[in-house]
Amino acid sequence: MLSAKTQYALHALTYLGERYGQDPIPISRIAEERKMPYKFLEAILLELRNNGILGSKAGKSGGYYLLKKPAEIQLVDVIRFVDGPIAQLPCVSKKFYEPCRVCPYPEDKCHLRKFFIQVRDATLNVIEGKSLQDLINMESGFPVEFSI
Amino acid sequence: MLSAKTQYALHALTYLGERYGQDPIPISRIAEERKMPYKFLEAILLELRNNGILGSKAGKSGGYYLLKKPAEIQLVDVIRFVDGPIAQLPCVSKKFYEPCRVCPYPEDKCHLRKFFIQVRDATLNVIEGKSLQDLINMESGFPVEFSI
DNA sequence: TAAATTCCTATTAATTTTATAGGAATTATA
DNA sequence: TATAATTCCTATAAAATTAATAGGAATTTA
Repeated sequence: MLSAKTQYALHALTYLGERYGQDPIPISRIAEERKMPYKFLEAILLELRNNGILGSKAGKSGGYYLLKKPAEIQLVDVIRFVDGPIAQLPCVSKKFYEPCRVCPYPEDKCHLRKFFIQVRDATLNVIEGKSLQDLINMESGFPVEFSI
Repeated sequence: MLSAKTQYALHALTYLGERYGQDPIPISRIAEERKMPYKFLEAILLELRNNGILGSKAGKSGGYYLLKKPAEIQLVDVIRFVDGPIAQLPCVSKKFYEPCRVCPYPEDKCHLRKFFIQVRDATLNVIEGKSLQDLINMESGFPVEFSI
């Protein structure tokens, strides 16, 4: 399951994406309108900023904003950054690979590994290539439009 | 990511599946051969037994065994039982549905919900219909054979 | 009756997740 | 230039979940 943190991040990014091009938006506004704990959201947005996903402006009338158009922000990047691996097993992760701590097999003989490679690929097939704009478009119930 | 518990469960079931039809196999043997903490494995197998996935025999020369043929044990059932929901969001789960605790939207308007329904379905397409026997067959690198 | 096992409940330890606190730095504008 | 509104940053705490252990009762075989 996605962590609350990841859900907050995605909701906040959607909020900013729907207002792309406007003045910077303060944390307080997002936190109030989307019912998130202020300080937790602050930490999340700061991380996203320090990772190059968001821009910010300090001081009065400051706030956060998207550095790129919503159509250019890949959901898979956001999810990986906030939540970590897409895969179900470390040994099968493309971006966070490590050997499974509890696996009794040599990696290339492991039945679980082969199985969860398939699961990972199915998941990636849905997620990869989808942008924040795609997510925003989904909200209204329109047919999904892809960003590429 | 799958919990260590789930990985242990799947490895243990595979161990039993590969020995289907033999005498009951004691926890100690599985724990040693598959490098799992004895007491943790004991708790896991007990749960699986109490949920009708495993049978057991107490006392000397007792142990655990599969109640059904490996081809009749659905992986999706095991995973759900040990690990919980397949879905990434509670509001999208088929078997463990609940409203998302942190969601600011009415459910039918939520962009995340629509997106993660697609992810869930892609995952289920791979997992559903796969049996323990399919998992066992994967180990050797043979082409996957489906149980139905 | 002894040995080997499961059965069961309780407890502890470790890790991860979800926050909160508090103040420094920055910026707009009155 | 003072004030208010904001981000920036580090540290800490609280809560929840996961991983594991303890210990003894009950069962079964031989």
